[in-house]
Amino acid sequence: MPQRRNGKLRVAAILKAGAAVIAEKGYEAATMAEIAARSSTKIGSLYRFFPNKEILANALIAHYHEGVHNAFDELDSRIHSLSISALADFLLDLMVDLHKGAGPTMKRLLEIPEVLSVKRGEFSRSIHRHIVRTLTLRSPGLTANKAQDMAVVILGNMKTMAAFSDAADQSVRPGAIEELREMTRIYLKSRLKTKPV
Amino acid sequence: MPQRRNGKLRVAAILKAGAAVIAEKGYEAATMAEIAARSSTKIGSLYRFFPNKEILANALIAHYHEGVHNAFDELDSRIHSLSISALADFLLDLMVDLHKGAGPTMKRLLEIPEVLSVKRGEFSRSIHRHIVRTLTLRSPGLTANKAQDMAVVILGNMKTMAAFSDAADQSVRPGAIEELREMTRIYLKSRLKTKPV
Amino acid sequence: MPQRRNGKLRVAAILKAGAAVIAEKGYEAATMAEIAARSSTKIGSLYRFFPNKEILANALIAHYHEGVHNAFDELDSRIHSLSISALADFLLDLMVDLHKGAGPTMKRLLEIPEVLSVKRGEFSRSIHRHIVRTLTLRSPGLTANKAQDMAVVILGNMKTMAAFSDAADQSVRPGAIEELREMTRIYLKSRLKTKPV
Amino acid sequence: MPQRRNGKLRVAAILKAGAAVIAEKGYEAATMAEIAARSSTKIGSLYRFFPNKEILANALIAHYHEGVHNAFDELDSRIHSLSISALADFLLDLMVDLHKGAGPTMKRLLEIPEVLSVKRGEFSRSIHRHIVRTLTLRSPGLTANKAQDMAVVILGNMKTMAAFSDAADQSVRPGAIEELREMTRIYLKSRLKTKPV
DNA sequence: TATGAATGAGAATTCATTCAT
DNA sequence: TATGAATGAATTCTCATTCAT
Repeated sequence: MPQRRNGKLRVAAILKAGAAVIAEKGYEAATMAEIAARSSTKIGSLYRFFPNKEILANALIAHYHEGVHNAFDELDSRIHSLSISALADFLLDLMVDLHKGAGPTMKRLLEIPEVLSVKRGEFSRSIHRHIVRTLTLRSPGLTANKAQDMAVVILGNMKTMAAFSDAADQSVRPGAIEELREMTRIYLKSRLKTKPV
Repeated sequence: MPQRRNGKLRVAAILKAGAAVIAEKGYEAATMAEIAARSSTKIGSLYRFFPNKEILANALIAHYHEGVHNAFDELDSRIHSLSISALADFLLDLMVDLHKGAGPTMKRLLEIPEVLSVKRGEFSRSIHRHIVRTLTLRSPGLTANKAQDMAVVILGNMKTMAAFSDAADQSVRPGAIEELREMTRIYLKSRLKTKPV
Repeated sequence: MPQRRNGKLRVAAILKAGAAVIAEKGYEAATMAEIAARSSTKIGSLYRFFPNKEILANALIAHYHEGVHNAFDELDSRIHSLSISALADFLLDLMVDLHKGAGPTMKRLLEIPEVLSVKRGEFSRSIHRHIVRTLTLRSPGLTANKAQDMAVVILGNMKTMAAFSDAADQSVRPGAIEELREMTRIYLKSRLKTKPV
Repeated sequence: MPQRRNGKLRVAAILKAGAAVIAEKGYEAATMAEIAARSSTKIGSLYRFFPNKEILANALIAHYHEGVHNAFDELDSRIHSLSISALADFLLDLMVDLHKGAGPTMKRLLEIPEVLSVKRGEFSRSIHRHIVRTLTLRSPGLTANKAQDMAVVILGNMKTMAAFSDAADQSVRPGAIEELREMTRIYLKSRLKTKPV
């Protein structure tokens, strides 16, 4: 909505602050006042750009959504040149990369009871669809059902990886991350027989 | 704390209502007033037994904690008679069973920002420790580090399974659950060579 | 009201605990529950002896009242053998002694807005009457009005001394206490010409 | 904090109402709701300017603090032209004047258990420091210790005078006030020999 | 009689959102 | 347009007091 350079910077600052506050306290506990303060925005102005808290959350989700989209597009463009192991790694790393920029914000956002907003559930579904497409691209022989089911499991692994990336959870040692990668590789290998040409 | 029959019934009712409300709305959005109403308890009485919301949450966690303890004790007592596949299934089922009794309450509880209460983090750590013990019992040859890392991954799978059990998430079809089981079996087999006699 | 030894001990314990809690937190902030706990009394029993908080406060006041009565009775019996300085000292010490047993409880009790209980104001008035009587005994020539006014001032000094006795207020060095004594002596000397025979 | 005229008026009204309510009922018994009502402020607005009850109390204290500061500055500027009697009167009147504007609010405020807020103790200490400075200005020959001790006693008298000013305490007749003045004069004369030139 | 439990009116405080200047 | 102020429903938590067993 903002058209001048100033407005765009403001929106970016608000989004960043919103992500930070929600990451720290969760959606419920995050207050519009704090988001305003952290982005050096006056509360009145914040509401000019984001008429309510949910719209702000949705904007955040859309923002990550876009990042995920782009990452999958890139993945799909290179799908035939990747080994299965590399594919597994790419998927898990995608989540880690997302977290580097987003912190645990997305995770918090995904925790909000579905009731609050249909939009949120769509995020998981969207990633799921992407995985299905990627798997099918890679192994055209997969049945639709099989691809769906596998995608659910892979999405689960991606979320687990995301959880590992939480700085707060320092109990997770590098070895565990490697084990998760390895499990995903083994799993994919057992399911995707066809090799890229 | 309750000493008379009446008080014990009350506490049980509160715990049950608390689990239900938190499951539905999440910890933050759950209100003490609603928990009181659903357990036909006056707000003052609720606070007599649970001086604040966090203590109630902790009591709930402790409650599940106990269930987990018992389940693992049973598992360990039968560990040498189980195949690796059966072990994998047991672990994932454990989470599903827990959810049958607990609903998604525990998941919601685990979503609360760590900062709010050390207790919560302990829950995950406790399950982790149990898995490590179980793995080591089953394959005494495992190094401590390896067992730790594996346990983290298995815990991740258990949480994923728990997420699947959420009634809300109806997108998860039986096939996906079976895939998750299978991935866990494959993974464990690749790691635990030794077979039970 | 208690007739058996047990009951008397209980009442004494409650009174002691009540004095302590009120001293620490003030009348408003003192809770019956804490008073019960500190005196190892069950809340139900506490209310058996003291049907409400105000009655407990009044009992405390009456208790100190009695101490003051006795102290003045002793003072009056020796009034003719005391120098003016000794009289001044006796009055101020009386307050300190009271504080040794009572801590700042009485002070807190006297702080309660008059509205809450007429009883409280009576305490000050009672001491005031005692001082008037003592002064008149010592100097029969004093007019009633003069004695009344002087007593008010002396009572003020006694209260100041009581404030000094508060352990919390450690900023009050011995020198200040001596100054207060001296001021009171000088004042009394300037007012009570007649010497005891 | 208020920046617009409207906000400043509001804050002033809140402070006034707060002083009145606290004066009437004491700090503990004063409710934010009543303060809001009396200042025709909605509770949310009250909390916008004073995030909690203690901050409001502190603001009140700071307000009186300032009045005391100014009064002492004026006193000190005239110190060499005042007789000892006039000095004594000035100090006691200062308290009465303060009470005219403040009602017994300050007294109530000073009654709050020290623990609740360090700020409160500072008020007494600040007046004490002022008195020390004034005494030393008047009689440069006083040792630091002597001045400190005398100031404590004078502060006690000032507080007593403040107590007399309480409308509630109607038992205090004019004669008593005069006695208190006289005692203070006699005391100061006995301590401050040097006369102003 | 002793005592654990029940009660519920209030109190403090929060926050998303709207408005007036 | 920018922003400080207003709003008020909702929430957590407290406590004196009463009862039932």
